[in-house]
Amino acid sequence: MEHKPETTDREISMPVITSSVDKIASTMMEYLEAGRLVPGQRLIETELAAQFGVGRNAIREAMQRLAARGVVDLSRHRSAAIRKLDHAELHEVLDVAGAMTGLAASTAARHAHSSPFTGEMTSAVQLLKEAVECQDDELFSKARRQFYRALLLIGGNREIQRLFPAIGMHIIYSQFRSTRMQMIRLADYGLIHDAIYARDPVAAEAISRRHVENIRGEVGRIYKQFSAPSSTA
Amino acid sequence: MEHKPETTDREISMPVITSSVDKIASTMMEYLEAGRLVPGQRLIETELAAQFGVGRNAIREAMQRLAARGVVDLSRHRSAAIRKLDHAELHEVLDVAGAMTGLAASTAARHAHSSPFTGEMTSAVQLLKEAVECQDDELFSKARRQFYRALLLIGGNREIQRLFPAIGMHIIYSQFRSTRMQMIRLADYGLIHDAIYARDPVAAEAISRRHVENIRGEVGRIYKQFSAPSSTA
DNA sequence: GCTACAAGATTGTAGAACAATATGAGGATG
DNA sequence: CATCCTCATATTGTTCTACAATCTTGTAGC
Repeated sequence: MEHKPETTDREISMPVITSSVDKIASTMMEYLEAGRLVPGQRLIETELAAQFGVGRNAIREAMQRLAARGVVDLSRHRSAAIRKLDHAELHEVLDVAGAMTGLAASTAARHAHSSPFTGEMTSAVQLLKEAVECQDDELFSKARRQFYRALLLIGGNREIQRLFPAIGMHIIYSQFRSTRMQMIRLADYGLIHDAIYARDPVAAEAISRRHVENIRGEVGRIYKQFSAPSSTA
Repeated sequence: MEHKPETTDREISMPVITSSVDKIASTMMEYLEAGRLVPGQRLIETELAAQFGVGRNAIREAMQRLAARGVVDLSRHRSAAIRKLDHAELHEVLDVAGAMTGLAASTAARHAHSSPFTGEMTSAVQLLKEAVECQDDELFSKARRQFYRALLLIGGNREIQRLFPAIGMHIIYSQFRSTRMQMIRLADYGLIHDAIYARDPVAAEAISRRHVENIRGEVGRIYKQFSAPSSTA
């Protein structure tokens, strides 16, 4: 409990030097989250290079990274494209997300007693609540990210930290946004938070898996609305 | 139900055109498996470029991919290095492997009834047995890869197919080889195979998780042998 | 409307060039 | 002898150019 000014990378001026590839990749992720990139959209290397003011090299390296994160699809001699999930793949991603989120939560519950990041999760839940009250979508997104960051940090498992962001949830997040979804998250994250604070790995895992199923239900509902009458072979 | 001649990519002569990056990445994976690359080893871009007869570009893209697969570590202005797992991270990887292998196996069990790839798994188990009898390590590796390929194909979950190879097991495989390990695999893979054929997802998951724990036990045993007397803080 | 072909756009790849940074060798100092 | 500092060197970070390979699209002809 030292009184450092919160080393949580909370807006340090600008001493953080990042490579071009880092900047490109994270900016693209932001664009996706902001809806500025949509699934299926093609990404022309020269365009991006000009846009970011970097060489085509850097763009190509960034694409490799984004592909690993499940954000873009690469195929030879074709432009990279923002990944698009068909109905089946949507559920496949959610299957993986259920297992991994469950693992992350149970791991966090087992390590909550000795982690300096539990406060981070509490404040994330608090922010989430405020965001819903103020209907501030951007704040909500930020709080959601903070929640997951805290979840992974508390667990401390570096392999989960590495692989969790590679699950194709980014695409789902970007494609299915609704008030109901926010309400589901608000409620579920609160429960997950409590289970972790209670240091109950079994409950934490169960609630996390149920949360993903709740998301699945809501996604399915939205999906039907949009592609209901057309014959979905 | 057409009678195509098994599109299972079973050794088509060589019409498969792959990009430089593909070739580099898969060759590096082979080198790792063969012990020609060892954890901690540094990889100089210009050297590799000369070795592979390609530009530095291609090497850098390949490194990004290998980093995503958990095979190399990248850090700014330092050579890429084959990933090295400390004791804690070893267990962290195994935790993830347990969950994901369990998911993969239960998924496969649920889809075994309609998959054209079940024979692939049976033959992998058969090959495994032969490899142990003949003490042919290379054949064993090949059979192991075939087993996992079949496991993922039967399940059909593309997200698992994408993420499973990104788990840091490659490093563990390369670092801990023993006859006991092979015996564990031979026995466990047989059981997993049977559970999948019995279309029993629960059993398949349980056995898969137990298998990973068996690996953990054996790895721990080997680990101790090598770093027993030194004070492992 | 459809096919075939040609033109254009885009990616795949190598290489040169230089800046930024890490590494290690050697020397100075205590 | 140990430690710290400095500097030369190796290596990566990055952009640019160039051209081949391939996909895509538009157009002409049927």
